[in-house]
Amino acid sequence: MMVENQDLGLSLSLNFPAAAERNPAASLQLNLMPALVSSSSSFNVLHRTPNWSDSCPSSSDRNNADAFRVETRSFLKGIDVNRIPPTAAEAEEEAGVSSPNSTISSISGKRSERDLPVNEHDGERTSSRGLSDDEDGENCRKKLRLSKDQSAVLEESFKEHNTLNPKQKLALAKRLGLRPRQVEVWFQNRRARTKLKQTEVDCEFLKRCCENLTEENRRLQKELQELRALKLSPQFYMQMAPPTTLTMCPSCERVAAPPPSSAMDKAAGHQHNRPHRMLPFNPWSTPTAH
DNA sequence: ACAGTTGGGTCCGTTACGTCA
DNA sequence: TGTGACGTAACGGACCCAACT
Repeated sequence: MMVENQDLGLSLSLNFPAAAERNPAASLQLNLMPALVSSSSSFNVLHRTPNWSDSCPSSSDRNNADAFRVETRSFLKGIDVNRIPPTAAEAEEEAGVSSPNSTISSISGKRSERDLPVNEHDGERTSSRGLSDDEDGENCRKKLRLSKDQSAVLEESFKEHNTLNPKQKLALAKRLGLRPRQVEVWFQNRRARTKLKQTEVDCEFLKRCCENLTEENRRLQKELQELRALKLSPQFYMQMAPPTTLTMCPSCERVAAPPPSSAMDKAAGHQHNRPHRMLPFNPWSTPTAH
């Protein structure tokens, strides 16, 4: 079980989606990530990941991007029915990138990208509305299958970081011959898929926890019955050594702290609403035979 | 300093399309 | 050939946050 989680590099999150979304502190996180998994490569999609290296990608990011460019240039030649040839306007835009909040951001933003009318001066927007579907004047969306190569590049990119800043979105889009919006959507959907998988893993994990707890409960009940039987057996009861550290509260049937020794405790007597000192119990471990 | 506005980002639920058995 | 299931690209809306007024 843990092996699965480790293999997947997952962090287990038990949370209530709405609450966690608004208040990450409200979610219970069991971090099952192996230590070697870096935060940038983790799939912790249940928490909002801040835009990594927002306006200023690290040199390693740039190196990665360059590596990508070299790596992908060759096989992208054969791409794709979905491909739009990069326009001069796009090239200009990319050259003009200065910060996420600059022109690029507004261009890559969903509304500006989707909703603004096609503009002769704006290459991005010109190419952003569908590839051929809008040319015929229809508004119906045509779903375009990404090629294997495109998916592979996107996948690689996602492995490095599951969110994109505008700069990288544009670069990736240009490299793949896609619209930035398409890249953005792909990352959104990819995060959703990752989260879904994580949820399935969580469910499985919780199921097993529940089974373990049920088993443990059954075992404790049985043990309790045995203890009761022993208590009712007089000769054994007489031979029994007095309890050393733990006693059983006869009324609430819980393992309680030893009898009070101080005068104050004696005066207070046994209180049922006081927390009992319970035996240490690890619900995640499999039940062991005694 | 603080409240309101704005723009951009993400997530979520849903729809619609492409593929395959 | 038709069809239902499934995967996933694409969409709209809600919400959050930072920058700006």
